[in-house]
Amino acid sequence: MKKPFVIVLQGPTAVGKSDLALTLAKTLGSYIISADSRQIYKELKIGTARPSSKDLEEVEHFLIGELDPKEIFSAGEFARRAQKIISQKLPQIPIIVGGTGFYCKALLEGLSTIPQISLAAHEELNQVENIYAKLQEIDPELAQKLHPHDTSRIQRGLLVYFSCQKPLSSFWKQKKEPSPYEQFSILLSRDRQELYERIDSRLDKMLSEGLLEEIQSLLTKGYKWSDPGLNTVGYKEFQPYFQKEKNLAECLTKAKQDSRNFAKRQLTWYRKIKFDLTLSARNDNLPTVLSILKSKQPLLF
RNA sequence: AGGACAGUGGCUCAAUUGGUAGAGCAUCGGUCUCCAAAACCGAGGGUUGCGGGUUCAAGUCCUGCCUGUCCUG
Repeated sequence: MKKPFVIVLQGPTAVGKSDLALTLAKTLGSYIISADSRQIYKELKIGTARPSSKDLEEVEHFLIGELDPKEIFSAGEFARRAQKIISQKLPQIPIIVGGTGFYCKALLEGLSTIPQISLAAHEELNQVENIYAKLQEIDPELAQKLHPHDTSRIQRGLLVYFSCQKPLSSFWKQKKEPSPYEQFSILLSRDRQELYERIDSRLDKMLSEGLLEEIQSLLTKGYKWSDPGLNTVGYKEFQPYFQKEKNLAECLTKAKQDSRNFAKRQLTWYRKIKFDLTLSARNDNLPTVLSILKSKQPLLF
């Protein structure tokens, strides 16, 4: 059986992915799956640069605004949901668009099947005094790969072990199934300085479009700064403003800074990934994409 | 105009009684199998405003100039 075909469009924040995805989807009659760890949340619209309601109407979008900002999401959960959508929409071709590289990887390459973390494991974790030492004891292979300060991954390793008594690294050795999709992957790039400028001006724009009101409404609804949804670049920087510890200008500067740093991390991630096509966002890329797609997938046309 | 204080990497600041400069942030690079817009690691960068003097040795003392801030008039 032939593997389903997917188009993947990745790139750093504010590079202009949505625009290209939208025109592409319209031309191909495709739909869009957002691979964005923040657009998945309800209520986060302005700060996550969610596509406009007009855009959402014109092209069918998935995995946007589906989760309560209190809920924890994950790469695995993203992959499961996306897989389900893709198979249901067959033979239609999805355009997977997003800046969360890890989510795309989870979908395209799969993750090892690791048992669910039990509640007891969390309790056991709380008893551990020196988590890195404990990890060295139960999963030396993983411990060797991790820096002693990398608490998130150390804890993850311990939680897996406490849940199933097997080291996390042992799961990586099980052979993963080959990718279930035939993919055409595109990286949208842009000159660094230009990207940084776009990020800065986009934050100014978000503010004038009512970002503060959006945050205020979240707070009024009872969401807390510690909720996953609010732990987002472009939101969390304004906490000191709402708590009257800093003025707006300072928070805005920090938000821009954090966004630029975020973009830089994304670029580092993309650097080691092989893409079928790398496009400069300054050009009109639709014709290029279409002609290459045509040669790869004549059936599309 | 007079007086006071300050002038150290892109920014904010450190440097015991003079012993030839450190940090945070930024910048750049990197890690990455389920909280990833997260979490974490590394690197480069300063002839200490300019000139002169004292000293074995000056960011640190003396002196002239320049620049900035504040006070007085």
